[in-house]
Amino acid sequence: MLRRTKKERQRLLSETIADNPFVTDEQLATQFQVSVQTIRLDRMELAIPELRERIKDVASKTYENEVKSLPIDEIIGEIIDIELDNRALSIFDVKEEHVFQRNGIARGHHLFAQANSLAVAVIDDELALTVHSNISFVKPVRAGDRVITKAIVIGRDEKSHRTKVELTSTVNGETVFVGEFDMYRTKGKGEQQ
Amino acid sequence: MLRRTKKERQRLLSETIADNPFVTDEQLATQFQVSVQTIRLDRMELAIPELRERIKDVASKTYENEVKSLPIDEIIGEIIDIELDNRALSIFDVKEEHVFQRNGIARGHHLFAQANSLAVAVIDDELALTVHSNISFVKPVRAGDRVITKAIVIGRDEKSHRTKVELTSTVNGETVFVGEFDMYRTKGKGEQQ
DNA sequence: CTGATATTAGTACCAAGTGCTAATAACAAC
DNA sequence: GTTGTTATTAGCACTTGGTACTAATATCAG
Repeated sequence: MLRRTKKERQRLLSETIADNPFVTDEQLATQFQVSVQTIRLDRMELAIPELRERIKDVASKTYENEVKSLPIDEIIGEIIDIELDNRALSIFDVKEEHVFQRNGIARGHHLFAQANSLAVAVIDDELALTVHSNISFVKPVRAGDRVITKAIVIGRDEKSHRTKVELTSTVNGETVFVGEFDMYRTKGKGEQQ
Repeated sequence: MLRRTKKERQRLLSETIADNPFVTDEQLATQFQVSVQTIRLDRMELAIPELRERIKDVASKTYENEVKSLPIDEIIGEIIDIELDNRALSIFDVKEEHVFQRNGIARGHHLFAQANSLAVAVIDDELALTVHSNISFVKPVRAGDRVITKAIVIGRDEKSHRTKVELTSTVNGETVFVGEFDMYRTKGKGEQQ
């Protein structure tokens, strides 16, 4: 018989390629001590695609699943109305890249990012930082939803430089997210340039 | 002048390829209405490798990541240790794009995103959603900082399908962020396949 | 108008294949 | 031994998406 039976070689071949899809037919031929042609016949029988197709498959799979991290922009969502130190409104359209593939529900941090950005924006100061926040994800948000977030400044303490902002996000009038944000600002009232 | 300046075209070319590394020179040539040769000169000047190399890069990056069975694809920051339903650790390197230009301090939502991703990952379930969270930004984080975030599962209620996770982020041993996350999961104990 | 820069064209070549035909090899059955 | 069958190897043309290189042409700026 042969070095190994054809069956045995093909079994190992499948394994080897599954283990490392980056191997060429030539490397496989050397490894199994057969000709490149034999490896190709084997791949055909086993319906294993060529190296480049295998690599492309690996790449596209991971590419589809790759998380598009939060955008770099100052604001997440588009601010459509603002009244400094009082109230603000922004819109954020949820797209496919913002949701879990598994269940199509938006990742919490995108909703948080919209709220947080708006909380920062509504503060009339050069420097505004989120110090503390208490948030609730009330209802799942899905791709295609248009999230409207409203920020209302509800309190301000000059001594501690803190401002409290209430955030509410809705989709079609239904509340999906609420949060209370404690913001720190550098300047007190009247100190502004 | 030209359709667009060379500079502008090259800027868009970089963007296009970064956005979709699977594009061929020919497709790019059509898109930018120039010859394939021009695209190749552009790629050379910009040191952008050819299609196959780009695809191989994408594929090998994810392939080298041994933790491929974990839901690593849904994470912001890199998970370096995980013990499902118990604890997890991730690293996130803060870059220029994560901070306010004004003051160089990291935007809160990036820290939240890392914590939130980790809270979702530590839950051993198909579906885990953040329901509520109470967070504090203890100390400003800056570009160049390496944020190490630790998630510890501190409680679980089977009836309400809730799991409480405590998150702590540190930079050089100093706490910069703490949070308590209430997570919702579909399956109770023992229901897992 | 002259140079410099940008663009296009064309050629040879490469890797890692596919698709095809044809020649051997190996082994079993008669 | 001869025949049949399956397995293996060889060789050639062709494909994709390039590289490397040379040469011609276009475009613009001073």
